[in-house]
Amino acid sequence: MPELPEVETTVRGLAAVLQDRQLTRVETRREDLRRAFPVDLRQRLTGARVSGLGRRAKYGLIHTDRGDTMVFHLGMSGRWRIDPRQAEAHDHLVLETDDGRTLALNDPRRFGSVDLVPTAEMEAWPAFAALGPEPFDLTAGNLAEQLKGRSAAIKLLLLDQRIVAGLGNIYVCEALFRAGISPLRAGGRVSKTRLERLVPAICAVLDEAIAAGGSSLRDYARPDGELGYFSKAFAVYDRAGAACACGGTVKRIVQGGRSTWYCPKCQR
DNA sequence: AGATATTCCTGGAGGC
DNA sequence: TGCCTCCAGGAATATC
Repeated sequence: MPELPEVETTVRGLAAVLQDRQLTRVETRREDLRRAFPVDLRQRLTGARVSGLGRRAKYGLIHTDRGDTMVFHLGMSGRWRIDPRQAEAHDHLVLETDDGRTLALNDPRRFGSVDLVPTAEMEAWPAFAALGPEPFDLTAGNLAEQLKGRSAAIKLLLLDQRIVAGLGNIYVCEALFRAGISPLRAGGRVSKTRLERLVPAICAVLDEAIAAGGSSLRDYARPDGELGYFSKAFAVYDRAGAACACGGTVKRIVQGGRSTWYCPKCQR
């Protein structure tokens, strides 16, 4: 499922094809994903040149020389296919470049989104204005401030994009494991010492996942079709019953209706 | 206000 | 083998 490392991997793959290229053809195979595409999406993108790419939280950014940024979210099953041999079911948006490359945004579950935002006003765009800091900009002090007085479980708070932006279920589970923090602990009751372990643990797990090309679960593949292999490095995610290095056993619980995996022995 | 539940959607897995 | 149910998950929305 695309979280920050998968989006980062995707954007890097797209940049290799799109940077400085003109979009010569923009085809929409339907008019919406999670919500409607901008009505003038094709008109505003066709003929535009890609001036840069980027990422904010789990959103991918494609900037154009017309002052627009195409903001895409991969939801849970979205991926970009580069130079597909043939059209596939769920290819919802297809871009062609002036040097003959093709990109298809494929998203079976259609939880993703595509928006066009004026680049200059991007920070004020509602979905972005509400986001917390990027994990790499997070400090233990800032996190402590956000968590102060909160009684909700730390696991759920780390999934809240307003507190820190870009984490999903996989990397929250893995980061809490690395920091030795119980996912059940109330956010406001995680000690400063542990927060000072948690922030580097988050960054490390994300860095390692990006270096590995993301995690390949059922839905995720890199734009070039290669599979990320970080999933082989999971310590706890989807590993109920596995032995932990501490001698404990990985346990699966449900929090906020979603699975959490952790080691009750070494995560406190 | 803060916490929790529900909704969107498809495909894969597992049970029988 | 086929049919059924369950489950995965991001983020907006609704409901306590």
